[in-house]
Amino acid sequence: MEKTYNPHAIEQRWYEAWESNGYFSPKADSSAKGKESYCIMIPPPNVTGSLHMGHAFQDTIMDTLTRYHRMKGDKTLWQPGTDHAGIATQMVVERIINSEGKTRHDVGRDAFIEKIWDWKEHSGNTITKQLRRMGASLDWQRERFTMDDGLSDAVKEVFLKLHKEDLIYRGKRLVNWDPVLHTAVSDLEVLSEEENGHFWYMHYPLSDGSGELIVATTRPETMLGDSAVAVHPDDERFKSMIGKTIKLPLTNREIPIIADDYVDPEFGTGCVKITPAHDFNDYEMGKRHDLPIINIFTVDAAINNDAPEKYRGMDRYVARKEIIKDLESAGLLDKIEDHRLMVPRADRSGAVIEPYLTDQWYVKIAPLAEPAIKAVEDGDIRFVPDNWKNTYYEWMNNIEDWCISRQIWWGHRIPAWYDEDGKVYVAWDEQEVRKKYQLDDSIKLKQDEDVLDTWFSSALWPFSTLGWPEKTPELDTFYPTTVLVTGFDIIFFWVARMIMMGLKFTGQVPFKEVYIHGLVRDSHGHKMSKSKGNVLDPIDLIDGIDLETLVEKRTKGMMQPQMAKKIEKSTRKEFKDGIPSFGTDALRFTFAIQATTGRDIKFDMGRIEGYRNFCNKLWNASRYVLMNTEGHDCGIEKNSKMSFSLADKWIISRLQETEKQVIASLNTYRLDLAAQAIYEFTWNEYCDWYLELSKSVLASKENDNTDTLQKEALQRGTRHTLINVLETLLRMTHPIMPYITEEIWQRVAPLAGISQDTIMLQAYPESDTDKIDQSALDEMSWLQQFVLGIRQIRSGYDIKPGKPLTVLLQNGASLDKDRLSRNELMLKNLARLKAIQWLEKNDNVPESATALVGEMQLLIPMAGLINIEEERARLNKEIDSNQAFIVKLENKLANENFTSRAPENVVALERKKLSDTQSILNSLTEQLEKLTTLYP
RNA sequence: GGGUGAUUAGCUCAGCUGGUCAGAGCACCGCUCUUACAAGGCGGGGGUCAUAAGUUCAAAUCUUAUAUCACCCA
Repeated sequence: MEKTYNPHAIEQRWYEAWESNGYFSPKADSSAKGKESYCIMIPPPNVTGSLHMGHAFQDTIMDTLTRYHRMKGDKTLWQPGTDHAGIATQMVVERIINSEGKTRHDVGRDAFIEKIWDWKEHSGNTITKQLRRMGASLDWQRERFTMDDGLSDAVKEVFLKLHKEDLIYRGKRLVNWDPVLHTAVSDLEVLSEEENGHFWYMHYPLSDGSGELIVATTRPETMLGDSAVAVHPDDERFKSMIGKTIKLPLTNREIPIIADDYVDPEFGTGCVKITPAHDFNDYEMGKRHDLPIINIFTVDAAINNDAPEKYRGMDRYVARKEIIKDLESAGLLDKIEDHRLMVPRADRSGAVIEPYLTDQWYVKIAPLAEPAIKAVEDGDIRFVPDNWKNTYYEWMNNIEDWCISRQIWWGHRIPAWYDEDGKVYVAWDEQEVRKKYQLDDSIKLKQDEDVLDTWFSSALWPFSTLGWPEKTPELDTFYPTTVLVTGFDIIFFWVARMIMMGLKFTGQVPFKEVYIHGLVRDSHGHKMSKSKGNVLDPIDLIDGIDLETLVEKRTKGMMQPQMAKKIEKSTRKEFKDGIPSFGTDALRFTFAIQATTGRDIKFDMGRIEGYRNFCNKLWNASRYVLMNTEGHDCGIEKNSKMSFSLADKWIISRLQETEKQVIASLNTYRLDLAAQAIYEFTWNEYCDWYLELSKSVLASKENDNTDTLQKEALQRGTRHTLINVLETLLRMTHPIMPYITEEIWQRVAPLAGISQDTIMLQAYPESDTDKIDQSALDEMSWLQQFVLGIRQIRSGYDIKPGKPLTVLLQNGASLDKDRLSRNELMLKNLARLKAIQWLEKNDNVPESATALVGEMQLLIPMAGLINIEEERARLNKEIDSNQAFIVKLENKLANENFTSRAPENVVALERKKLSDTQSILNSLTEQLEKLTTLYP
């Protein structure tokens, strides 16, 4: 083995081997019969996308769960695929066409869609390649795409059925309109951020000339579409004006003054202009008061022909300026204030979203939501952590109908046709329409131009990928799926819709559990975003990247180029030497150990570096084990005699306890605790203690007097334990760190008598309580205290670590004596002792530094080296702190309330603490007295 | 305005079915290139668990306020 762990040398190779051998597919053979099925659907990433930290985190979780269950022997499927990401994909290809000097309209709809498929064929698999880099054990043979024939059929089937039941309808509503892309977009595609703006205060004169109201607005141009002015019903200032009318400036219209609770009298002037066609709140108020809805914009967000002639054709911002100017010259502008406001922008085009009144297709949600709520209430679906169900209920109880149509080309075309009178017919295809509605060929039919929201097909993902509406064996085996792993940010958009659709069309929940994980943020807790320039690419963490490339990557193609300087500066500061290569396993371990129940995880470079070191530790420990076992008898042979040392029994006991904890943690989605347990066992127990102790056994010394046969049996036992604990540890760790464990396991397994092709398909370790040896655990803890005591003295008195010492023991019980005789060699090696000698109670004690193991005193005589005053001070300090502790305990035990009310075992524990502390105190006092006798 | 969550060592976080719970990693300070590993070894310092009141024999852990922050919804 190489001296240093090098992830590059191993990762790609193993992934290719796993994939080409079909290890990712669920076992269909008879050995899997009767096994539990385990299935996770990947949240389909955007086909145009590339892997970001959120994916990498999520995929680590899913792969860990998948590998764990596969090793447990479950029939396990992790279903891969991508979604067609309507707008995003269309824009990618449109940009290519634009660069050739054409628009998609020049190309034409059918040819354009051809081009998208071409693009997908050649460039659309970036993210699936990156998933492979992550080690994700997805069953690629089953990869699906939301635009595949089968999935498209499922979409159409669902649409038709919902339509037939009147759960899909066409309606005119306000939607989020992208005036650049000319389509409705979902809330998820709208990013609201605070921007600088103004408050314009405008005079609105009463029609009867008796006065005026002043309204404040952030969007003065929408005044052309005002239908009313609203005040709070209890607002004394305006009470008398309710019911009167306003003469709306710049137009010839009269609008009423209405009263509505929604108005906040404290905000602005307490008078609000109401523009139902261009504001979501105003729209609602308009409905309450039956106000006319006056649309003043075109699809480009320019002023339309329903507005006063002067402003027609002007862009919304040009019109704004013009209107301000006109109001001002009419003396109707009161004042302008600076104001910070939330501006909604389309995340794809960057355009300011316009609430816009259009004809769209909707899904009626209420009837679907009801069973979906009940499924969670009844426990058919469980959220992890549990409290997310509150968020779910909150949203589901306030849910609104779902706008599913989009005015773009790429997506599932809506199966609706119109005749020349605009009458709509819905069926599978045009032929079906004619048949169903008995329309002969003389009637011209035109298909709806719109496509369906990508989320519509994503909502069917858990069952459409398994073959629905066909009754497939896969559907039968894997549906309902086991768990959905996702971030909380899309509970509403995706999770809820999958539940609704799943229940509606399969009669079953789509998954039994929903594991909600946190969001990955940068080390300062900020959301990672391209515009902030704080994005980390998981692949860069795996492979490493030099500073210049990183700077270039972060500052290229920015929407706000002025930010580039700032980003460059902070990047150069944070990553002085770029990013070193950490490897996939270190990255995965970092994610796993941070997968707590919290809401966000801050990605800190120190952490991943630490876990890369952990990989190196595991690597080198394995190197040591192999060096000492390869070519030796490790006890595989049936008749070879083995005996086991204290260390062997101890590490095997600790292994059982660790396995128990890891399994319990994985079963409850606490990957952090599982990873933590693995880390601590590996480093603090296996490496720091067990490997060190094994050296005592394996280093054969000619002059020791144990007989050869016994020594060989002991060495065989140690080699056996070394190799078997490591082999088990590798299997236990494999779900989190697949590559390094596979690489090492290949070397280790044969020595443990295992001849198999891959660790991936080995059984996951199981804890065996019969192998826990309590007396070994106790004795080992005694040994550790012994060693620690010596080390503390060395360090405290600046004695070189390598200098051999003599230790004297006093006041030991017979148990101490037995333990010493059993472990003398190990103690000598670990603590670097040349001799250990018992003193009688009354023997004279030379000047010494001291430590305690229980009541036994360790004394290191240090003629001439020790500073008496230092030791005296140290003892006094110890005595003081123990005395203080005793007082505390005595007070507690003297309190009758405590002794009578606290459970017996708690009281007993406190009593034991007291007596232990008292004997420690006695020892310390004794030592101090001796010192004082020797050096008064 | 409504909701959810957070506040524990310099930093990032565990611990929160009340009683060995005051912990880990990183950072820091000593000593050490010892025959698996300097991406290492050994030892050490450091927190009145945001604040206040309450429940209890006992509170980081439960209750209620307050403060600060974050996210979601309107």
